[in-house]
Amino acid sequence: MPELPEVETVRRGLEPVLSGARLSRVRANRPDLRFPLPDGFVQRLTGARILRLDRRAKYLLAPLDRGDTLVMHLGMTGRFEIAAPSSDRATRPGDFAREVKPDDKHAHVVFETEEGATVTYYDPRRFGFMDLIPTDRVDHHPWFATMGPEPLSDAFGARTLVAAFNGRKQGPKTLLLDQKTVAGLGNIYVCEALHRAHISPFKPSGLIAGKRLGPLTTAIKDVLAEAVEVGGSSLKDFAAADGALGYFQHRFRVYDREGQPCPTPGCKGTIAREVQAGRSTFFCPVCQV
DNA sequence: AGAGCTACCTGAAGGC
DNA sequence: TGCCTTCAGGTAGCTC
Repeated sequence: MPELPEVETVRRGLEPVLSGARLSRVRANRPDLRFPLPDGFVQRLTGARILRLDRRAKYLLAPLDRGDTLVMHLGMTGRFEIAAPSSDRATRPGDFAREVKPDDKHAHVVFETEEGATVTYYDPRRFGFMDLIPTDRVDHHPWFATMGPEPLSDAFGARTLVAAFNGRKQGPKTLLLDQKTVAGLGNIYVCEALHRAHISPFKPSGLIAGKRLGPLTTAIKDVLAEAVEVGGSSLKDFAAADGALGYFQHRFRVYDREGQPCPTPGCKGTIAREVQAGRSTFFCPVCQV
């Protein structure tokens, strides 16, 4: 499910209840998610204080006062729900409320804090994963060591793409999905960014003129920032930790819009869908060249 | 090294 | 109603 904007939305929802909180009780209702939970998962977490809640790409990072960092990835269908003693949820406008079906079957990990909040991790498809990594080793862990820059940071710029695309035959769709190029993009936002930049997902990346990579960089930053601002995209499983739905799906220009007119002003094209590298690519064959 | 494919696992949705 | 097929936002690991 979640790409960078959705994970950032989850982070912002969880931060008030987890940052600075001490874990009084942790339950793992099964020994594995996508991967086995690490040895002593429950014991190493119980009693620990969460110093902060950070995000790197699509990962949530919770450094603990005991030297480990709890690393969490939501996979495709991972979701957190907060049951807090305070009235945070009740203060949400009614039209944001999400009908949550009872889903004990997929409640895999439950965190309870000394402050009285319960945070439950649900993941029907179980593509998500959690691990405990010594905090001073996180940057060297295989998940992070080769990861590209954060797309919304100054570390990501046109020169990032110039270097990544140089001489490559694969289309930009494929290279932008590769977390080593830039970290945090997924299928939806790559499709959207390429459409905004009017670049074909299939054009050999090495043949894309360098002067077009500045606008592509801008398109990536813009689409992500706009999505973060409205709480991500709610498709099927995604809702913020407080149950609020994201709204960016209403702003999709190409994703899941096969057969609809291209929204580019003056373009008479029709949005098409093709499978590329095993994933659905949505694009306008007319204005994306 | 780079490119392309599959696997992981489950649920939802559509066709018949 | 029910069975079957197809598809899904991510990542890792295999082969050529």
